[in-house]
Amino acid sequence: MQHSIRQFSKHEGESVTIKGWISNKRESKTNIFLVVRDGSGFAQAIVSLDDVGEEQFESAKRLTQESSVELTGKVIKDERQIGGYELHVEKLNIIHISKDYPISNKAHGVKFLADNRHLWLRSRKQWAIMRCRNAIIMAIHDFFQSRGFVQMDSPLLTGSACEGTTDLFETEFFGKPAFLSQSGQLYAEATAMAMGKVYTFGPTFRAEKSDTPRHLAEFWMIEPEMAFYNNEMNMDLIESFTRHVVSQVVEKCQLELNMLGRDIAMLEKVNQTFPRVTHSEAAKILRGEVEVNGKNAITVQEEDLAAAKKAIEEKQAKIEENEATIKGGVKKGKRNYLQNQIDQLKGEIKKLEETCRNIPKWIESAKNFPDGEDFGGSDETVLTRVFDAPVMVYNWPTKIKAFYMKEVEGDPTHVKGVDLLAPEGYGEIVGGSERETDIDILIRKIEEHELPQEEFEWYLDLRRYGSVPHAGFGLGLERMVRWICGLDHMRETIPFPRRYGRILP
RNA sequence: GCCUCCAUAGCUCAGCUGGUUAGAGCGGCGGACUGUUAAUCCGUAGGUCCAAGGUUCAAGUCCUUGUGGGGGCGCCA
Repeated sequence: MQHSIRQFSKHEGESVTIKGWISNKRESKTNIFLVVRDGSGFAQAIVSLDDVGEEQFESAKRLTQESSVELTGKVIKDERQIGGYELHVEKLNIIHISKDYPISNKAHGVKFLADNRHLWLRSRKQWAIMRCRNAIIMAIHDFFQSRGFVQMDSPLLTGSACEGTTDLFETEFFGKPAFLSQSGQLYAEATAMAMGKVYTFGPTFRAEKSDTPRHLAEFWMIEPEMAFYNNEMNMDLIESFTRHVVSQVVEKCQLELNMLGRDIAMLEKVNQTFPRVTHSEAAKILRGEVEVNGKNAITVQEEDLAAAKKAIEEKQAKIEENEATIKGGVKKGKRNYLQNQIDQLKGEIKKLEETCRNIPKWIESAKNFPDGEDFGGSDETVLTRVFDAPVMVYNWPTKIKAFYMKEVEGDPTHVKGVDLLAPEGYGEIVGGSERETDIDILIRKIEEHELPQEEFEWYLDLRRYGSVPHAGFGLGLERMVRWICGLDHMRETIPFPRRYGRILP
């Protein structure tokens, strides 16, 4: 019977058979250590000459990285191993010998890895990310399903730009122009009026030429929409939703988060009330006019800059020290070791120098942030650095938000929108609002945004027939994955990223 | 679209103010080693230094243009 590595803990001492691939191999005269992966996990398997005999031992020597095998052996507890168990092989059957697998266990550049994405997914880090992504997806469904939400899919092909703001991918629908959907939001409002509480879960397409760590051209968005909800209820839901998803991943993906080196203590900070600030309060915090928990946004950046400069000096000193040691004359092995350390330090310095070039620009942008404008990418980073927990920014300037957002009572210059900004500089992961219910205001807004009203007649019908207060939000799945996994870039958050300049593989 | 950094072996990178025959690690191959954790050690093969033009006695190194890439910003979510 075939078993999975994930289930090893339930089969301690038993003989099991697994099928998988070799992710690494170490050899000595009488033992061969294989790191095997079967999709469910990674485990070390030991092929010992005494256990398998000469013939099988020799064939095990032929195994290369990513060769496929069937292994039968005993599950033994060993605290030193990744999953806590290892396999003492009794029988080995080679399925296929891999030749010249391109991805080694050493560092690679992002271009090379992206070109080899179809193979890169086999690597430990990518495996761990995809497991977390899966857990996040499950937690999202679980959260909504257990609260009576109905999943209602929105169309992927649309006849016009839903919100009229973004660049869309154009395609063709039986001879007529059509677009790939940039949002399911308006359709979710319609289905919420039918089902009460709904959520969409589907792909979304944006044709902007955005080349940043926060953007993909194709990504997955979750858009809950609730009838009889105002923005306060919306914010409460966003908070408990985020807490639920993060907690589920922390609980179910300990091994994976560990492999990613994620600081779980940072994630557990979702177990506190999320700070809520208005857009204009956030602007003051950003400019350093108001402090949060004794932290000044500008000062924090200046400290980061000073720390980076200091780190460069320390690494520089270490390089000089190594160079002096080498010059003094050492054995070859030692010399290479020191030289490699120098090369690594040089790489780290390059990254730090980039940081030193960027932070002053960020500080400049934050200090001069004008009231009533949208935050830039760096502004979000600077702002969230002063908070531990995710922050909700609400009551946004009307002119920078979509036409359907409800105006704040008595203040038409602001709307009841809310963005959730993740901590540690990961930026916006959720954007939501209470929707406008008054048909006259909505028609006026459609005109102001120069949108074709005839295309929105069906949407206006939602206000003609039993218009009710309602609210909802949109979550970018990959942004959530990026934050929870602690990744530098969104390109690692989805199996096959589609972004500006990348359609293969 | 703008700013900035970069392009050297299959991969990751050194190569200073131009100067004989361009280096290391990983990976490959051969060998050593009784449990290794990106194992280690010894040996070995592997290069049109992104392209085109220019400066110079001499260019991987300097200049111009192009192409490709990283980081930041913008657009945007």
